[in-house]
Amino acid sequence: MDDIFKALRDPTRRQILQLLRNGTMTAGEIAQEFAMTKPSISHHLDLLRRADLVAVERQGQFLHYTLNTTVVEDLLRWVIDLKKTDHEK
Amino acid sequence: MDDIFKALRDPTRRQILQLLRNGTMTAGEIAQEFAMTKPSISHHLDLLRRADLVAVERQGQFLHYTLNTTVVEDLLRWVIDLKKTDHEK
DNA sequence: TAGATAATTAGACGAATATCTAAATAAAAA
DNA sequence: TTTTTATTTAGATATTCGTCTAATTATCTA
Repeated sequence: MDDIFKALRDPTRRQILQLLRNGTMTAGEIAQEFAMTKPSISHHLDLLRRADLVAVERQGQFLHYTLNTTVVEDLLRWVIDLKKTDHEK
Repeated sequence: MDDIFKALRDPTRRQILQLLRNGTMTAGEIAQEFAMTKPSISHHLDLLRRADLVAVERQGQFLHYTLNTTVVEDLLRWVIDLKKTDHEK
């Protein structure tokens, strides 16, 4: 859970996740959406990958990034759990 | 949203929120649960308050902290939204 | 009013973080 | 095989962050 919240701390990374809702994007396509260098975006993608929030697959020279909805659901459960008392659990 | 994720980045703060699921606690009661000085806990409570994740009310010498479920629901919506494509929105 | 209790604020310090430029790696194209 | 394109890795730097001790504020009680 810690890696997930670490990844979500940064606004750029949250925006990347939102971009990926509509499907896979290459690192370059993602970078194009931000006023930031490619190495910086690459670093953000690395943190998202470490948190398993995105999956990456190489296709030729391109690295395709995809949102990992399984982990989003883990997060969803964590938040829902926050609304439950211990008694309810 | 940024203040919320900033607040949730730290494991101690996430634990404080989980403690507060079962009801209001004073700063002292919260601090007792952690192997950390009171000023440190006070600082964490301040960040949670700034994110509006907790509400605070003074009763005499004591400051009572409560989980703000409204903001938890804002967070919940954010996460749910992450599973939707732009088309679905 | 003086002392005790609850909690915060102030200031310091080391560790973590976000960003950049320059260099390296991987694959495609010429 | 040389060059180009896509992307990451390395290293540097300024800023943010978590924690501590010491001092301060607020309230209660003797």
